[in-house]
Amino acid sequence: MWYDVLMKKINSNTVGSNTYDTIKKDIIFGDLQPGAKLKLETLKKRYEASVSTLRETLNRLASEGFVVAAEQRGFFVAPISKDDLMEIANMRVLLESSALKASIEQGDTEWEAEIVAAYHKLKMMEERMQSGDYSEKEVWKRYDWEFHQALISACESNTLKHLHSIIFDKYLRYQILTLGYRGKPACDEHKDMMEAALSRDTKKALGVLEQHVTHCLDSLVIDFSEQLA
Amino acid sequence: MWYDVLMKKINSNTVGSNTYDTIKKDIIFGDLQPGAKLKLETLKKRYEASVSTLRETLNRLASEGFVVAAEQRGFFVAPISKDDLMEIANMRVLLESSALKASIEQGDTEWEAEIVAAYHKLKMMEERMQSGDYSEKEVWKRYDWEFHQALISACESNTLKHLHSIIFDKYLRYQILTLGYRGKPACDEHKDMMEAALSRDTKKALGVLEQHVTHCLDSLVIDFSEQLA
DNA sequence: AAATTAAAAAATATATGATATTTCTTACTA
DNA sequence: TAGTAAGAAATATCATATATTTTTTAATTT
Repeated sequence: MWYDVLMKKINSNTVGSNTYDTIKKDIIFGDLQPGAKLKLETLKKRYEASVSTLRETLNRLASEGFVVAAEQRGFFVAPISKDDLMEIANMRVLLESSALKASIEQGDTEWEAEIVAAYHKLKMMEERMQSGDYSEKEVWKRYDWEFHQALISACESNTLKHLHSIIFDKYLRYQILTLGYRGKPACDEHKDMMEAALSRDTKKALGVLEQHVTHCLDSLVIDFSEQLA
Repeated sequence: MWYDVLMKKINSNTVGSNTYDTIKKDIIFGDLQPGAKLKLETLKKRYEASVSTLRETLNRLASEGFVVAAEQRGFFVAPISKDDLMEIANMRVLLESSALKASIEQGDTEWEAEIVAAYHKLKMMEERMQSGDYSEKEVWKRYDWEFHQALISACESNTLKHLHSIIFDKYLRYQILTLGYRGKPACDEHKDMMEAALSRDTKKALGVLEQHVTHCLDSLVIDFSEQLA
């Protein structure tokens, strides 16, 4: 039937991959608190999956560092700390810079178009945020992710893109947890980054990227310290 | 009793972590061929673990990229390819350079001593290899790993060290698969790297490291092409 | 003979219940 | 207050059972 493909896609979403996606999302978006104990029985009810499936999921997430597996003592949501945040930020700069450089060198017109499109969506959302409408924070974050994604999409290393995506998500968790929105500066940086990328100015693009993350990190760290106080 | 600690350690090795270690080792050392189907029933006999435990293990390994999980079709040993090898090599340079730089900046005398010790062991083994004795390839590889490990051990980022260790293992798999030993040049590079690190010559150390990996990559790629021919 | 299709067999994904151990609580004792 | 012993809770592991999916084999059609 005409919707075969669609059905296929829906069916192929196994219970396992669903719980994986959901739990990961819940960790990133703070619905599961940092450090929280992940008791199998509790998760079973919450995510409607069996212990076997849950354990597989938790093992995957532990491998990626969103969950900590304590031998014989079960699973916990990965804790947060200032040190970890800084490590993650540095790692993001390292990976994203490398990917961006490769991307700028190899990107074609299609790549440019993707960036422009992603930037447009992000900009719309950022303008909404600046006018005080914080209602769609999740969508904003998705557009932010898609924009950075687009910038490095012409990088040919899957290894690099994969590691970057994990680190990006970890960084995202800190951003969500501290709720901060940097407003116009961040928006300007996005614009500068796009323009530098499109004009193939690698040096400038990398500079702005580093600045972008560093600035963001600063405000995160401040929020973070306040939270602990 | 005096061996309490030892017992503790043995006991704490759960079935899960054992099968994880063993399967990972078997993949890296080529006892499980690239691309091979990992059938649960077969693995059950080979590793003496239940399906649940095995699936947890395979999910972890899939997360790290040593195994590929094909939805509804089971697990396979990660395939190898020239492209992948090059990606891994580049990633190793990226991560190890960054870690080495940090390490050189922060390492203390203890760190220096570790390097000297690790180098000594590696050198002994390399001399044996050069005189034609290839019998202890595994030990040699462990010493190589420990040496590079020692060099970056003063880097404070756990995130970085963790990612590096995974990439290093993947690179190691290619080295083992192609069986190559580069002899004196590689040995000299190790020496240069140590000396540069001890004299805190970051620039030189990074240069040698990059050269070291690049040279190794070249010989791997050649072997690799021959294998496919 | 090549391509389809149908039926049968194998393997996976998921769930459940059982057991041995380990960890965590709680109440008791010194 | 510290230490500990009994009991409860939770984990790690395994064996089994079922529904789906994939793969293989056999049969049929073009």
